[in-house]
Amino acid sequence: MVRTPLTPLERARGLQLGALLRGARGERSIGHVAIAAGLSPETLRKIETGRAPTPAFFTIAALALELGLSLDEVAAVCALPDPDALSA
Amino acid sequence: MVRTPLTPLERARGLQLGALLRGARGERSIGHVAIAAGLSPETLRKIETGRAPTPAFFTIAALALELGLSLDEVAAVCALPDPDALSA
DNA sequence: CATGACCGTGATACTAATACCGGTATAAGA
DNA sequence: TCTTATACCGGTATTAGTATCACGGTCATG
Repeated sequence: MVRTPLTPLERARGLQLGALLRGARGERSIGHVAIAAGLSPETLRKIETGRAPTPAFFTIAALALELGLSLDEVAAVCALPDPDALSA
Repeated sequence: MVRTPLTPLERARGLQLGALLRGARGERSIGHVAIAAGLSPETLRKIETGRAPTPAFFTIAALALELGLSLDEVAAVCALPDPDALSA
C-alpha cells in the first residue's frame, strides 16, 4: 500500500467540515457560492456532503473567504477532540 | 479536459506556501516535523519545495498547528494580491 | 402543461497528493 | 574509514480531488 486510504476518522472530519460550510452558506445557493469561490457546484456539493472529505487547502481557503469564515475556526471545529464521539 | 491542470499561478502559490512553512520550521528537521504533524517526510519535502503545490487542507492545518502558524496568516501570505508580481 | 432554475446523485475522465523505494551528497561522530 | 543522520531527487504505486456529463426530482412561473 502506497497511499493510505482515508480512515473513518478522516471521513468523519470531512462530514463535520461539510456541515460547517453548509451552515455558513445559509440561504445562498450552492452554485452561486461555488462560482464565487472559483470552483464547480458539483465539487462544493461533494465537499458539503462529505464525499470529498479532504479537499485542497486553497479550495477551503477560497470558500472560507467567500463565506466570511476563519480558517483557524474551521480547523478547530474539525479537530475531533475525542474519537468516541463517532461511535456514540 | 476534466480536471484542470494546475496553472502557473497555483504553482507559484505553492512555492510561497512552501517557503513560508520552511521558514516557520526553523532548525527542526523535516523528518521530525513531518512525523509530529502526521505525514511522511517525503510529503513535507514536496510541499516545502513546491512540488505539491495544492496540499490537502488538513495536511496544512496539522503543519500549521505543529509550527505554531495561523491558517489565516498562511492563506493571506499565499493570496497573491497581483499576478504581475510573477512576471516581475 | 411547458419551461426554466435550482438541488442531488451517479458515472466517467483526468490530474494531483501521498507514500514507499532506491540512489546520491554532505556533515558529524566513533 | 565507517557509520549515522539528514536532505534532495527520481521513479513508482495507489487513492483522492476536481470537472464534465447525464439523469431525475422539486418548485416557481409562463
